[in-house]
Amino acid sequence: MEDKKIKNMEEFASVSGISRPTLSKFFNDPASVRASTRRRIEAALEQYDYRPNLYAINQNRRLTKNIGVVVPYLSDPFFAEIARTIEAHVLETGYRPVLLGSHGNADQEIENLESLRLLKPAGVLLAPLGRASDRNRIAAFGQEVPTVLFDANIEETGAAFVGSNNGQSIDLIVDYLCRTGEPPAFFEMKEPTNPNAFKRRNAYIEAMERLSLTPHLIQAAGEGWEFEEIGFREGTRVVRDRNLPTNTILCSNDRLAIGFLSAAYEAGVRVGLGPDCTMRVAGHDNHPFSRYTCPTLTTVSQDYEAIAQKSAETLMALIEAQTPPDSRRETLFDGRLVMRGSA
Amino acid sequence: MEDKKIKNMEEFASVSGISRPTLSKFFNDPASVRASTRRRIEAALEQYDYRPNLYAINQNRRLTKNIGVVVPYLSDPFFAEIARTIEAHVLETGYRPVLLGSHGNADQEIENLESLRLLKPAGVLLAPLGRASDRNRIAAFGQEVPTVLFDANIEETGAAFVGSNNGQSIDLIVDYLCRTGEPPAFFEMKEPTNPNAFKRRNAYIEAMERLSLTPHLIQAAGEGWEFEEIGFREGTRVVRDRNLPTNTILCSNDRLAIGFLSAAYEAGVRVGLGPDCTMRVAGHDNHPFSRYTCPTLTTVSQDYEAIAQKSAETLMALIEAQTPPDSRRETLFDGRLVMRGSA
DNA sequence: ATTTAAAATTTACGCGCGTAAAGTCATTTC
DNA sequence: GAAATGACTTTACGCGCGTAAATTTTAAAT
Repeated sequence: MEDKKIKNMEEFASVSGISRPTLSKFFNDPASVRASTRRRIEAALEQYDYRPNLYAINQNRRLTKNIGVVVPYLSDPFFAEIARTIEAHVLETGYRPVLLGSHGNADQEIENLESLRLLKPAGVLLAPLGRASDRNRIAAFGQEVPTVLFDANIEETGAAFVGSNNGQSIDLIVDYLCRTGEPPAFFEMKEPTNPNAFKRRNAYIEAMERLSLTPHLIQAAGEGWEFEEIGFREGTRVVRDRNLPTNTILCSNDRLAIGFLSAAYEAGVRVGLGPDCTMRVAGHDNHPFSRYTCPTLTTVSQDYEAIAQKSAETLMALIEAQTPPDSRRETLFDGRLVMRGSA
Repeated sequence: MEDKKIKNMEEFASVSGISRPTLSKFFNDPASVRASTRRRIEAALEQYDYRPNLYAINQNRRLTKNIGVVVPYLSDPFFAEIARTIEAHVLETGYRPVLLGSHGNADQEIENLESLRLLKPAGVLLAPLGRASDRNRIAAFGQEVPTVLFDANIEETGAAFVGSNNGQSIDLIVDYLCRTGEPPAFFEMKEPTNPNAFKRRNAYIEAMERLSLTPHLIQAAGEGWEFEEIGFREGTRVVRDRNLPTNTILCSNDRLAIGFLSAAYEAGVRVGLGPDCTMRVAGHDNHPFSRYTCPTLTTVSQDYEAIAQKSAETLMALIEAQTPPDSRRETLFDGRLVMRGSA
């Protein structure tokens, strides 16, 4: 087909016999022109290789069809997975997702937002780093660009938040663990980078107290995003010392649990439900790799799909409304218990 | 500082007392103006909040400062890691990386290239899917845009290729395994998606024959990119049937090995070097999670850093030369043996 | 066949910046 | 101090498309 290259819309107008303003309308929304002319244009598009110049288009629009998607760490399969799902939902709505990772770095996070601002995006879906984030600058960005936060909440920032109901999910797993064995100790980082970690800690304590049990926190030192390494290090210590009031460990997230399980294995401690097992370990998130740990990891699944869909949906509504929302809305999705071999 | 918003370069010219063409030169290359005027501009930039409009800039350039980076699967920590490293190198050279994942899908891969073409990138770094890739269209793209392939090679396509020396790395691990125990069988997918898999298979066969040993292939059925799942499924079968001529398994890549190890654990087969172990397993790639398998995975590390740096470097040279290279160059980096607990 | 509303065309301007040409100014060289 | 070189300013055009206004065509409704 593709007979010859067309340089610009003017040229395409002359070869297709359609006026340029009509073509412009067509490319902005094919449904906005009469069905018969639409067919004529589409026929011409099959003959000639033409696509409108992206930069010329966006220069004249106040807002583009770009949607920024920022996650704290692209190498983390959890975020990679959720980014991928969000990407698909954004594409469905006819927008162009621009995916950026913050590499666990607050400066990079701000740079990503700055870089997005130049793209004049219609909106941004942002999963903030959490504690390390420059909250003021993120809030300022949220004032200028329609922004929906997901995964990690920052109060009063952005137009909405979509995430997991950590209270419910921790309740769920604590109840399960208590029902089926000894009550769990809670294994976490001493200074978590992520606000969800704080919520989970508090939810654990409340859940235990509700059951008239004494909460027990195991707090690992360590900075950064090498959670497996931290879980491994602290897990090795815990297993060696053997001074726990319980044989059951609930990890604040699956990546810590993966490291912990590795440590237990190395130390020769059998984890799981079998008769020769001396310890139970559970996680949180249903990390893509939690199916392949040894033993397979019992955990609470976050509803990736729902979070992705709702975030995208909320942002779209925000964009189409063209007006800041009356009030900031927070949506939380319940977790689902995933019973596997480790607890 | 940031007194007031400046609308465009014209306005910034009047408030800063510098002519617009000079400003234009400055923003394209700060070193291209006299040091004294450069200081004046930079001083003005601290007072006024102005950044050139990205779209207007790129509309008038034949090529932009964008560098496309395409990987087959962003959720795979291996590619996430290498993408991240490449991204950093691209940024260093003053270009803007645009990261796209193909989701294991050939159509998506082509769409990514199409989408990049609209961005008028200065060059593209592409890790193709492999067997599934539409080789013709990728080759055609390589004719139009300076393109360097990495990780997976496609003959005659793109201006250069940078990857791992699978021959050397498989030799290395086969030698090691033979030196320290029974010679390995090779565990792989029957119809690999990735050309490296074929190279590794052949390298294994050659290495075995060189040692006057009989190669033994275990080929798992299965499509797609769920390598752990395939490794788990086939691993379960292998362990159950117990009709192997050897107790040592060399997996074509770490993700298969991760699934295999999980299967062995579930089946109660001890893997490793200890006296109670009945099997050895090795992998290839030094996948970020191979440190946390049970037992930890002995593998061959690909030189991520070297591949990333060399790819970026090669592309930059290509871009600056502004002329298609005299001949296509292939660069292969040696692997490094990583001895851990599994073999 | 006539009216009418919707859609397409013609014409024209603007977006913000790259860039070329000619002229002016500052800095270096002898 | 004059000449020469380089840096800057002024002026002006073009990039490809969005979009507004006025006009004409088309298709549907009476």
